[in-house]
Amino acid sequence: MGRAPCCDKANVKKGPWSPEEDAKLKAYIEKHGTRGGNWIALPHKIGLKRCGKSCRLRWLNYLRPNIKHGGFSEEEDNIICNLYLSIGSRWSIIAAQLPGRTDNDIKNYWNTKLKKKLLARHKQSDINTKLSDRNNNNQFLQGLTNSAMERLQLHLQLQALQNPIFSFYNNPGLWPNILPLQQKVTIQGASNGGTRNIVMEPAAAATTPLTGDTLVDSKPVAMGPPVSSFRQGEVVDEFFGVQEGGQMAEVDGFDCLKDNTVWWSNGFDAKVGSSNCWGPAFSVV
DNA sequence: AATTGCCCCAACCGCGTGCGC
DNA sequence: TGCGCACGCGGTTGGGGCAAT
Repeated sequence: MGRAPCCDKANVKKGPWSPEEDAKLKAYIEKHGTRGGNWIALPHKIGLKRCGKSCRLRWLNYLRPNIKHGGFSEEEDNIICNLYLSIGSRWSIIAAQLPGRTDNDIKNYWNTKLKKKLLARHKQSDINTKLSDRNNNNQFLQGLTNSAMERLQLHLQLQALQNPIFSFYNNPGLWPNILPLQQKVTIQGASNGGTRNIVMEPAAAATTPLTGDTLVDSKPVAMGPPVSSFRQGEVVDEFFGVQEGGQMAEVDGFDCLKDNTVWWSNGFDAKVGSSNCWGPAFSVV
């Protein structure tokens, strides 16, 4: 049994709004405001045969003052891209950083134009080749979901465009061989609810930092293990957040956004089981 | 000129969350 | 504390417009 409808579906108009409907709604809200109001009751008050939710959406996305439509600037593009790659499709949060833009507008813009624009900017084949090569013998990359892979590709491309240090990712010659990842990870104290340690057996020139480690050389030297090798439901935030030249930080996507000194975040959900993700290992002294 | 297919975007739908009772 | 209601959000849909055939 589904949820009860928010309005009488049989008696509400659907589809595009007429200028008359817009005028009624605008006039009412400009006079009475929206605070403390009741969107469900509003259409009845002003004689509109519309669902309250539809009224709210129409006001927020089209009628309210200072709304901008189309004509996204390069700066706005960059903000959207960076936020999307860091926090994903949290459109309302992204919209909050762009005055005059609505979440719906940004969502549509991303899905129809910006994503393609971004992919076209860098030769897609370059990235695909690298990932394909690694896929041939990398079980962890094979385990990525399509959306995670998409975000990964965008992440690599954008970072390469904006931050020279990420040219590392575009130069496979710098990448070390990836050992069988499952063998590199052990977990201690995972089941007692207390502090958990993630231990990486030392690779040739790299190890994985732990919370509290001091990062001396901030150049990434190896990719980290697949999160899918951890236990279902475990949070592995601490594995992914690194502050340049500082202490390992327990961070998530939001923290990374707030603090630009964090120059890598996983970009994916850190909850094991909700999605696959990866992180880099770093040279730690 | 007619048809088809694709793109774009406004609007809808359903779920999660928070708040008041 | 639990329940119901309204709000807000993100995913999805559908129709109008336009380009290609």
